[in-house]
Amino acid sequence: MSRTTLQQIAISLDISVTTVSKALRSYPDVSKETIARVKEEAKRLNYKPNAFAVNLRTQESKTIGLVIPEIVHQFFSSVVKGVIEEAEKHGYVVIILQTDQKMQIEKKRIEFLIEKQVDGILLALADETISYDHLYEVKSLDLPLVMFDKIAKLVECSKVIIDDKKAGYMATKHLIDTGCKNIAHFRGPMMSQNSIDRFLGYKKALAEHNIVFKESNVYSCLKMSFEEGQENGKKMIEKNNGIDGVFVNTDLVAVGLITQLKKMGIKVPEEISVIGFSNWFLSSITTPSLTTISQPSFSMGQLIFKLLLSEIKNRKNNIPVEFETVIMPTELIVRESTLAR
Amino acid sequence: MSRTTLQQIAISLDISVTTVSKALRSYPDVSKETIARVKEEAKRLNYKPNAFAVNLRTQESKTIGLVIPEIVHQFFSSVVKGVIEEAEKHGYVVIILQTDQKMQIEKKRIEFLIEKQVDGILLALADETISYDHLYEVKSLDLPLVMFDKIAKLVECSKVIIDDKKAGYMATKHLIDTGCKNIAHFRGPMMSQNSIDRFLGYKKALAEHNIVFKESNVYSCLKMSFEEGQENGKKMIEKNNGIDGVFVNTDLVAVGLITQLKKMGIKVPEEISVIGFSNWFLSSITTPSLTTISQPSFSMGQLIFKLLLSEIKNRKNNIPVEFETVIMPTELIVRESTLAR
DNA sequence: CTGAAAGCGCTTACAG
DNA sequence: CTGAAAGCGCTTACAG
Repeated sequence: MSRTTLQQIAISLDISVTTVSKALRSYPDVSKETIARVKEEAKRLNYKPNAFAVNLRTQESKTIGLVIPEIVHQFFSSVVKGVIEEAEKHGYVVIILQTDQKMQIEKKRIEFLIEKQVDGILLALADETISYDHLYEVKSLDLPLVMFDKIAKLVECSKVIIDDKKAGYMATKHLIDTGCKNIAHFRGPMMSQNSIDRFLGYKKALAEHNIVFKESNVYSCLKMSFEEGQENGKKMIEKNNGIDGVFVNTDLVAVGLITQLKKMGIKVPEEISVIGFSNWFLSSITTPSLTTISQPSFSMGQLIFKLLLSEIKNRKNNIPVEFETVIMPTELIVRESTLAR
Repeated sequence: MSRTTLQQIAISLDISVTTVSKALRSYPDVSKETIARVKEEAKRLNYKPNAFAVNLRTQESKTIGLVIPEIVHQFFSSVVKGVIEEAEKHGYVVIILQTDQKMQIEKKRIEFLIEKQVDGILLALADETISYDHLYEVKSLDLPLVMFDKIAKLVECSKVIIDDKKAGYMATKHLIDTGCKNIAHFRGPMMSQNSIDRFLGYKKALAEHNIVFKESNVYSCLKMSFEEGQENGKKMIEKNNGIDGVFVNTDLVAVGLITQLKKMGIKVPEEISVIGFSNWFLSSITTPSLTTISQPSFSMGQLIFKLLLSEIKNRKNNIPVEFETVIMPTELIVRESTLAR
């Protein structure tokens, strides 16, 4: 059973392919009667336009690319969901590709999307990406690009991010406000801009409250794993330097830390308060539940698609494109792991 | 800057488009010298084939559709990862669509993929799907289809599943083997075949060990949420009928149950053993960590793509297609929430 | 209001 | 070994 074509409808109705094509899209210069006849026949023959032919003719694919470091991660899978849902509404298809945080793979993925002739690209940079040639290529092809979460400040395009520094500040300030005097920070990888900014927020909050920053109170979590939370928690306690609050770069590590503290007989939040980051689902179901900073993900997915779509449309209509940078709000979610003392 | 076409290369080298086309794909009937010249020129001009034209000509899209109930779910996002990685290796693109467990949405998504002319479809059925017209349409179009996780037994196609009944049996038997005498079951939705099969496995294990099945020991979790684990746990304890082990349909609910039991002062596993299902990431980091049944997800994603690809290729080469049903292994993961008594 | 013709960029059967 | 021609299925500028 092969697909119905415009030609078949034309023959069956004894009119031209041109008229059929126009009638199906309700062109005003086709008579109402013809439109009705054509549509009926199309329905009867279960006509579906050949997408390839349409693409070739219109030079549009109605497809966009979404490049992320890793899909099996609640933040990204939720962004993906937001993008897909929004794209569906507008008849767009989304190609999802992963980079595993590697620059070389990111370059390959971008090349691939260019070859596939997507109408635009959504990108969260890999941590290890340090040169932007592939992004300049995208720009030189006049291909709309929107970056999110991990962005390259130097590349001119629309961007959607959160203010990590402010959020890190907010988290640390919450510890200070609830009476912590000696606050540690479990930070993420050195290369990650998000980690750097959260760390800067931490330092800023300390400085503003006249608490001396000590390098020895900062612990690095390169993989941001549960185990690193445990290991660094152990190290921290063994130093025995009176920590009473910890701001952790991400929830998973925070849960590892709490597990370790419980194991060592230290009470959370009575002896040590812990605040995480991201508001992963798991943070609401641990014991104690985790105070954290929530960051938008689903709505970020929706927003980046909308920005990309408007850029696609503007370009098509030769309206000058203006790039914008949107900073989405983060929120303090107070749960059981921090306590006013 | 517009894209280079075959024609441009042909003009620049003063040979025909035909030869350029063949040379780029190293046809044996083109001279080595010409091949070299053409490839060099193509590189110099940064030639990339126009995917639409190729699609239109070859009637292949090198694109497949993947339809799942919900992406923000560890099992499915991990399947997605497996599919994408495998597809990338073979130059295929994956369109991911969600159904939210609704039959009507599933039908729409399948229609959409047919219109987009994907080369094949991977599908995990929505729980609420009860008629299969849309799948018969796929088959009538000779479009390769592979179902996984949630399948329709009546539809003829390749299938990849786990043996939920056997796995439910295994879980329950583990409780029996470790000394539980009075075992409850928290089951999933009535409509879900997976839930039904796990429940049947539970009953079978009881029967085989001469333990009387009691309807009153079965609790339904329609949404399979953390909260339902808590609520049903409360009900169960209030009944006060000496339950000493619970097989829970999925890990998240099991964690809810354990949280509730702890809250009520009941020790897990000393007083009540709990076993979950799926081996979600969170089950390894709770306190106590959760004994569970692991099911393949990443490797399931790889496998379903491979099956689909071989079907696509066989059809193309007119090799008769043989459907197969693969049952992937599940495994008992013993952790702290169950205990030999 | 209708339709003939050109063309999007490629691949392939065929002729030489 | 090379190339002219047809054609995949559509859309659009143009003529009538």
